[in-house]
Amino acid sequence: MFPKLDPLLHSELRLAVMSILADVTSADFTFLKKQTGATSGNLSVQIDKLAAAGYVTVEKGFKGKMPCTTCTITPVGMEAFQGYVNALKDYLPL
Amino acid sequence: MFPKLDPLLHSELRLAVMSILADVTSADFTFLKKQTGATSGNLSVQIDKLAAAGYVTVEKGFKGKMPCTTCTITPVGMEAFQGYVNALKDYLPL
DNA sequence: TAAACAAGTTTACAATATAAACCAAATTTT
DNA sequence: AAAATTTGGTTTATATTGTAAACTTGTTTA
Repeated sequence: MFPKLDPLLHSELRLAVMSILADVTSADFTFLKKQTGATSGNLSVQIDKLAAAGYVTVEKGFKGKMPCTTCTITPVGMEAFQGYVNALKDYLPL
Repeated sequence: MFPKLDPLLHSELRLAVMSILADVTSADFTFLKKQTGATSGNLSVQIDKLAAAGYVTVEKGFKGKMPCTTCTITPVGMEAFQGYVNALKDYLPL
């Protein structure tokens, strides 16, 4: 009836991040920060969690001389996101 | 871009409860418990929160000799639920 | 070169979700 | 009719989260 919602995705900020990445595949930290309006700290923590779950990969490099962290959604992450969306449908009148 | 999600509704159990009530308007505790699969304790707490927010009203009566707690969604609750559903649409590819 | 800014990370705290323990009354079993 | 079990919850305790504030490292600007 009400399927369990993946707790990793059932979080406003993580869901926003995954929603962006499901769309564009890859985005860097500052882009995600701007789009979500999150604080750096919060974003950093939530990305770590997504990375720990294997939902995204994180690559640290430089854009010019500035550090630049790029996040990319993984196939596992994609699947999890789609699973979450499907599960939600049982909760909502869509 | 990503609207704030009502934290009261962004909770698996509360959302399930509201989803049921949005559908049937009124339901008693045991029905909600069966449908959601929640423990009594958890359900009790979450209903209290929804009631405190004015999203549901709670009426305690008896069905025969047994106590029976009935929850009813309020217009405010209905609106909040619909608002949440709409907000979510910006997070999901639907 | 000092001040301000960029890009994050770490840490600390407050709020949440959840289950476990508990309670009172009704029902069933022995 | 006592004892045990079930029903219908509530309260309390704990573990997890989400979030912001403070900090770090390096860069640009005045």
